[in-house]
Amino acid sequence: MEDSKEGMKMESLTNHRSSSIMFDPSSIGFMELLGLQELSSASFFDSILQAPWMEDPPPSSSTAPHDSSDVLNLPTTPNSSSISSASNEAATTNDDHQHLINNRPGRQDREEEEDEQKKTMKQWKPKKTNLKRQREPRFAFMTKSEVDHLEDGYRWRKYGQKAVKNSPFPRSYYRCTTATCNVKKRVERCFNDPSIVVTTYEGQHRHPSPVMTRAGYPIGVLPDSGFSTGITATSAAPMQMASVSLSNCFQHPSYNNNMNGCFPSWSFNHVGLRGAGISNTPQERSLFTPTSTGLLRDDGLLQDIVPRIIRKEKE
DNA sequence: CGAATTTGACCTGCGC
DNA sequence: GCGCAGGTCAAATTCG
Repeated sequence: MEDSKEGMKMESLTNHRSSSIMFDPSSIGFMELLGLQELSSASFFDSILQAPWMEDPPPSSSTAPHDSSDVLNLPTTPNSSSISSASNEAATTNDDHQHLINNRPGRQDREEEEDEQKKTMKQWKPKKTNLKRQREPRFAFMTKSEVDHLEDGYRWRKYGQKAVKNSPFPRSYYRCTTATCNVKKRVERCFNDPSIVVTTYEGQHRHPSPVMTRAGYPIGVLPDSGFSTGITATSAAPMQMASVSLSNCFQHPSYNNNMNGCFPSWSFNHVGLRGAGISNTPQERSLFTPTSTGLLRDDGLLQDIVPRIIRKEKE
C-alpha cells in the first residue's frame, strides 16, 4: 500500500520515461514507438517490430471465455465505421447495463430492492445460449515505463485494483472521468518484464481530450505529424528514447497461447485492431510511412494510438 | 472540503 | 452446483 501510493506520487511527478509498443494480440501486429516526445515518422516506422508468431500465430486459447464472440464481432478497428451490428448491439447492451449499475441504489436500498433488481438484471442478462455478455472493442499496447498509469491525454478515475493470477503485479481499472464517457482501461505490468506496462482500452472516447499540450493541441494530436499517437508526451511528460526489449516476454520457456504468459488471456482474445498486419520487412514497412495527406479525423480513441495509415486497410 | 484513491465485498461467467 | 478468477461497486480513507 505505502509503496503503491508512493509510486503514484512518483508517477505524477516524474511522468514518464517510457516507450511503447502497440500490439494487436489477436491479429498479431506489433509496433514499437520510439522517441515519443518528438516522434518522427522514421523512428516510428523503423521501429515496428514483428511478433514472433506473426507468420504463424498461435491458436487462441480455446478456454478463453469471451474470445469467440469478441473476435467474431470485433470490428476491424475499435473506431472504424465498420463496427459490426453485433458490436453496436453490444455497446447498447453495455450502456443499458452501465445505466443500471450507475443508478443502482446504496447497499441498504439494494438489499431492499434486491428482488426487483434481480428481475431487472435477468431482463438485461442475455441468454447464455445465443448472446454472451459482450464488451466494447478492446485494444492494448505495451509501454516500457517506470510508471503504471501513462498520460494519454484523458483523465481517468481508478475504480478498482485486483490481483492477477500468476502475476505478482496487480491490475488496475480506470474509467474516463468524463461523465458521458464509458471508456475504461486496464493497466498491469508484464510479469516477465516488469518494466513493461500493458494498457488495455475498452471503448472509445466521444469527446475531446481534456488535456491540452503547451502548443494548444490535445495530447496525441500532433499538428504536423499526419497522424496522432495519443501517447505523445506532453511537455510535462518527457519520454525516453529507448527501445523496448521484448525478449523477456517472447522467449520465456512458458511460451504458450498467451504469449509466454507475459499477458493474460484476455489480451489476446479480446483486444481489437484486427488485421493490422504490421510487418517488419522493409517493403512492408514502407506501407506505414505516414503521408502529408493524413488529415486529422475524429476516430475516437484509436486515432490517439494508431496512425491512420495503419488503420486505412481496416476502414 | 471536494476529488481521487484504496480496498473489501459483491457480482458474473466459465470450467469442472 | 461449486469454486475460481475477472470485473465492479461503494464506503472509507487520503490527498490537494
